[in-house]
Amino acid sequence: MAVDLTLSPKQKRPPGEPCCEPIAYPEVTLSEATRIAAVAKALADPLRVQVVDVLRRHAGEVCVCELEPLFEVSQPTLSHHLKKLRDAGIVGVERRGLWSFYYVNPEALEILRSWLP
Amino acid sequence: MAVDLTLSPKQKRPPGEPCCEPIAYPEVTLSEATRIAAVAKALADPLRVQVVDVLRRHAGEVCVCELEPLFEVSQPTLSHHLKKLRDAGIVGVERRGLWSFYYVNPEALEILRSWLP
DNA sequence: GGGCTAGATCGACATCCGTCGATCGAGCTG
DNA sequence: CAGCTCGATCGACGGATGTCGATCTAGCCC
Repeated sequence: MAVDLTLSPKQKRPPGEPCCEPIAYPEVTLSEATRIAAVAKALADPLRVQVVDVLRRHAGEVCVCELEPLFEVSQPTLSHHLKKLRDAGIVGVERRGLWSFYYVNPEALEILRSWLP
Repeated sequence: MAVDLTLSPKQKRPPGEPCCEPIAYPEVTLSEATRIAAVAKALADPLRVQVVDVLRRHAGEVCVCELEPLFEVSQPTLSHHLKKLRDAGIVGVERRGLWSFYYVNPEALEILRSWLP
């Protein structure tokens, strides 16, 4: 690659009318957009949406053993989804004895919500 | 598999205290969650978030030729992302002559926003 | 019609994702 | 300590995703 060094301008306009109005730039920076996309990605699965819905409703904390019977997936699969939500900062976990209790981290959802219209 | 036919109950409780409060159910149906997740999935990429940001800011319509110089991806890649947004119903398109003008479909984003806290 | 332009589609490739069974580790109970 | 339970991790598999170059199609202009 790197052969055509004349580097023809990107917004070449045909002789007639210009195609559009003056250029608009995104107001979100790339790093902001990356963070927003990461939160959205964590919500890009129906099961995870429902898990967050349960946790959010149940203001306190919810045990994994309570989540398991709600969804028809294997225990490793549910654990995998919970990890996705954890890694995105959407939920937190607290271990008490044998049980893990999950809760929603509202700040993470706020990142997405505050960007939406 | 299918050996232990006694089928031990799912919420077997150890003799001590129960692990958690009464069971909480999700309030979103599976189909609602699927729709929410589809919208979130379409926003699960920084480039798409920035594209939507530009379109939303520019109240009217934005020509693809105006989007292209804003992002350092090839034209087919940008077109691919626009298709993702189209398929999710987040943006619409209107062709005028050679140019395609894209605009945001606020209703789709509302599906996600109205579910968030 | 011939040549050009904008943008959508195709094909290929590497990577990531959702799912499961199997296994592991921490912690309780007897 | 021995045995059990909860939940996380591992390994494997098929399918989806992001990216690009190449190609195709629709529409403009001479």
